[in-house]
Amino acid sequence: MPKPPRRKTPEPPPYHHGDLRAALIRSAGELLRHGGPEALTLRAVARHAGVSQAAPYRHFADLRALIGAVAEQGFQRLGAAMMAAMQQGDGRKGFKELAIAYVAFAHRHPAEYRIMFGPSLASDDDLPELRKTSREVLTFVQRGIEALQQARQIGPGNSAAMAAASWSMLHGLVMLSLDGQTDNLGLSLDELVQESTRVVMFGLAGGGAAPSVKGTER
Amino acid sequence: MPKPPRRKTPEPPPYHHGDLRAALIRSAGELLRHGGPEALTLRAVARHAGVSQAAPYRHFADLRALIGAVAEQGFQRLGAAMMAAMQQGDGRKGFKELAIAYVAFAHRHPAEYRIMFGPSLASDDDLPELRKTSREVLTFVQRGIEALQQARQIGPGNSAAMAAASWSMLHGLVMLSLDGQTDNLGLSLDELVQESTRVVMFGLAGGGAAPSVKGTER
DNA sequence: ACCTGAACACCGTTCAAGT
DNA sequence: ACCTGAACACCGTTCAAGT
Repeated sequence: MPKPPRRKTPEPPPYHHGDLRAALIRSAGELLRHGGPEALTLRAVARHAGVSQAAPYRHFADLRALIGAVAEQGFQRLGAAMMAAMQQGDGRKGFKELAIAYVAFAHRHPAEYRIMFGPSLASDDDLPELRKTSREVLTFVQRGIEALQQARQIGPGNSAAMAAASWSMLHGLVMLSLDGQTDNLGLSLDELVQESTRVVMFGLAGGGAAPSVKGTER
Repeated sequence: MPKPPRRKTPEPPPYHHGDLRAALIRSAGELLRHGGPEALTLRAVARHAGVSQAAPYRHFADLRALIGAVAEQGFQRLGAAMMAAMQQGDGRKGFKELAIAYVAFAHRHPAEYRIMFGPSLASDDDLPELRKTSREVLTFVQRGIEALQQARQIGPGNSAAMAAASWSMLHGLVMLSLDGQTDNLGLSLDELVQESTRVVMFGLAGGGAAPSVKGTER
């Protein structure tokens, strides 16, 4: 096989093998898609990529680090989908599209979504990249809130608290529907998304987030 | 050791061993509490209960069935906590207490809560008991909604859809907070619960769930 | 600088065999 | 009727050794 012309590349060049790290992440994604979260094992990923079981340890400290990389990619894609959706309209319309896009992403990539919020990554203090990327999701929601505030479609108030409530609604709806907990209710997923979005937007409009709150006896 | 006096018992008598099934569920709960969801393995449970690794298979078809039994117990306890909370007040007060109790339960038993909604039980079509018990959670929320409607604190509307939205909010908030996604926001969990409950109650009051909805282009 | 082979300590699950 | 011991096919992870 002919060697490719080797020009001086400014980017860090691929590994001798041909960027095994990226190949492993790709393999992980495929296993996830076809076999769900349980199928994502380090040995299976190595097999799928055609390397020995020990090879991944050159690129990832352990299984959790690989899962973290997959999740990070997922958060990036989710963020991109949210951003694109928000740009489809102003204020209320943008917020609604954001919600629809969020739920659609999760239902299009259920295993990936589960990994992103799975117990193995529950405390990601040791994966700062992932933590930063996942935090951007909240930022996107917060932007949607602030757009609503600027359009005077909801009142002023703590936009971070409002964003947390909105994200909770979306994440909860996604999880419960993926778990089948909303089946047999006589309601389609679309209807549930609409109702949830309606509740959140009306709820945000009424009152206003209290900046300081008396503790609810825990 | 003296044999206990063996009187005729009307209930189905414990197993020869002394109700290993219950002992296994108890052991599973303890492993969960001390080691999290990852620690819940069939072999570890057997060891903890002092039986051979194969013994659990006399009582559970597989690991999933044991997890299902643990989850079922969790849903029962959660349901009881929700019911008790609702009785602490009418309408709005009851609903608020319900929300507080829900989040408190999850944060008091984080590993158990995760198991209840974990991927291994995601489709529980084959565990009808669990499915029924978990469905009761939605029913409790729905009762809270209907109490609000009867007290005219929210308008009429599809109470199932409203319950699904409320549960989504609670479940989402629990999951995100357990995952640490609401840390460093300058907001305590109590504040987030208050804000979320406020949003939901205001949101339910405004408008009304449409019984039939045009599809949101999926 | 990157990868392999072999090993260790774990899993879930099955099955003959024990009492 | 209930439990054990041994086995099989998997795991994650480590480490000397190869190129």
